[in-house]
Amino acid sequence: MAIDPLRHFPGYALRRASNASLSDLSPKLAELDLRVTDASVLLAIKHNPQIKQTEIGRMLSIASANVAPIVGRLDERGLLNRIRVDGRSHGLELTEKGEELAKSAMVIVEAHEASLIAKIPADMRDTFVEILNGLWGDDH
Amino acid sequence: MAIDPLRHFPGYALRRASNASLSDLSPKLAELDLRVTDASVLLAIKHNPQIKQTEIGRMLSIASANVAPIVGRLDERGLLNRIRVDGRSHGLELTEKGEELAKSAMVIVEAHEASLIAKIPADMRDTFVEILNGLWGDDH
DNA sequence: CTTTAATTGCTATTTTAAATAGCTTTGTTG
DNA sequence: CAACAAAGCTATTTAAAATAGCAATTAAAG
Repeated sequence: MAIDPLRHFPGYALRRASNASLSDLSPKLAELDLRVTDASVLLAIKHNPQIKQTEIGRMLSIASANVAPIVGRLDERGLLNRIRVDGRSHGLELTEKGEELAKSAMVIVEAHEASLIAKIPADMRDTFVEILNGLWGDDH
Repeated sequence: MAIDPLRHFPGYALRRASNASLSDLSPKLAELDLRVTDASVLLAIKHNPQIKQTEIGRMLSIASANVAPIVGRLDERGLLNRIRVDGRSHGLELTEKGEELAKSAMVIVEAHEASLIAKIPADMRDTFVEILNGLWGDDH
């Protein structure tokens, strides 16, 4: 096989691993008619009732212009309620239907993550995730 | 700050770290008028003269339909030559200009990777990359 | 108190990566 | 030689992000 000159670089390996992980997860969530980003927003709301769209964007590093259509789609499907906080912002919370879908999504995500975790040496798992989390942004 | 319910999952952390890394690298390579994927193809050719497009696709997990326009763009810029191997395939190799651009790209990539590596505990660096490389595909 | 600035949410568009469907030409093999 | 696989390609679509810009509301500063 040909030589991959970038293979020993963490950033490159990161991208390859992330892509592989996504293309495994994506079709599974599609069974619930959820995109990967939709699911992360759904779960963000589940765990943070009354969260505002701006906060979702900040937390997930999604520009607010891109949060709008995602939340809009979830709203159209009756998965969440927007509760007016003041003139310009709403607190979001899941409906019953949203809670159920979030639960199903979480089952899928957990199964996916479990199969990833299985590939990491047991004594390295926590460290590995900590390193990963140390790599994105100095904002946390 | 709000609670990110996915933070402890490796797959999720992977995506966040990969995205952060990409949005750091991407504008740097744009200074050479290269997209991230273009650069990885350019470097693949540099290190594997006479490589065929199919092999590039296999190596980088890019569908051949998506390799075509990338190589086409590099060709248009005079960065590579297609050397006919048989009726249906060409071996690719960089021109002088391509070699120079590849060298510049490599400088950028290495600087980018160095700043990533700096965030990984020194004694974990090799292990970290090995684990990452173990996560994508059982095809290597 | 009023002008200014920042916040929130939004529309519309564009870029990039990747996926999908389908095609032609050329080799290879039974 | 017929059937199939390999190689390269076009065109289209989906998804995530980025970008530009706007309207309404609230907060801050003079």
